[in-house]
Amino acid sequence: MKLTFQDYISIKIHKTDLLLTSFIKARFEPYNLAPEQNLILMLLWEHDGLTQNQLVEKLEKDKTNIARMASSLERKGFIKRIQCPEDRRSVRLYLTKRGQELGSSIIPIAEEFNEIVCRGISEDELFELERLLAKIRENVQNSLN
Amino acid sequence: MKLTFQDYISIKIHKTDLLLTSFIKARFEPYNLAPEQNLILMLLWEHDGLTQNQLVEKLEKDKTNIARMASSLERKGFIKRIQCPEDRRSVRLYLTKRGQELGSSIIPIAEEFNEIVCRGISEDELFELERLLAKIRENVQNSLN
DNA sequence: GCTATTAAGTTGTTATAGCAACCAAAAGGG
DNA sequence: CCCTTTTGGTTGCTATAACAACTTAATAGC
Repeated sequence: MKLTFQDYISIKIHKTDLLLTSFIKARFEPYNLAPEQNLILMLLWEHDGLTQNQLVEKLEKDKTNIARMASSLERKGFIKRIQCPEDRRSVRLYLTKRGQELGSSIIPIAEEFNEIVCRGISEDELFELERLLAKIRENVQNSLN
Repeated sequence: MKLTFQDYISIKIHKTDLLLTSFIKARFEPYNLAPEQNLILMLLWEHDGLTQNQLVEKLEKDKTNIARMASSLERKGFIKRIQCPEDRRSVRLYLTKRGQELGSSIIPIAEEFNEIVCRGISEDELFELERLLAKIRENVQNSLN
């Protein structure tokens, strides 16, 4: 039995990720909200007025990506970006009324999404899946050194 | 125990995918080869002269992505794109000498990459991981209807 | 207090991904 | 044989991701 690159676990993870992303993207589409930008709103709904840098740390994303997502969220009218008076390098993100209201529509969709994804998968299986993904990340990170 | 969106399995799959992608990207960097473009070359090394449309089917990617990756591979001098005489709509991709030679450097890296990723994971665990990922894809696809 | 370093954001570039609209060639139906 | 439909590719646009280079503001060392 020949193992082609198509069988590589990394390819399967990638394809799964793409499918998940396009699925949630379609669900959010009616609200003019992109999936990753949603993560920023999720954090702002919990705690309004975070700086971009705080979002970089919480979401573990590149600062350039956060900046562009924030800029897009502002263009769409979901947030306002205000320069922080205590540290004028920083920018704080504040929800607009529209941004606040969006939560009541989006959060149920996110929860339903997670429910659909996990359907028919037991707690133990889910833990095992998470454990194996963590093992893979660990393998990669170890070989970076 | 509160479940925040950060705990969603989809987020963990996404982060794992990003880490895998950036890892293999760094490995291929010295050869001026991007990870997804590598998949096209992998198929051409097995069977030179495939059309873009055949690659679309084999890689299950959008035709626009294949077209742009092919165009990039041509700019980099790894392939030539030749209009198919039998069907003048089609474009066949042919490896250049450089493209052919690249295989002997790249294939071992891809195999080592897979070995690193799977390190410390048993056959059974790997199957279980693949099974659960397939289950998730199935869940998503079922709810698309 | 001045200078060197660090930190927060921005801009530019490349790669990936997906959608819509389009063009040209091929295939089908009468 | 002509007209309609389908098919293979391209172009344009948006979103995500990562890296490099840059600006400005804050901080540290002296």
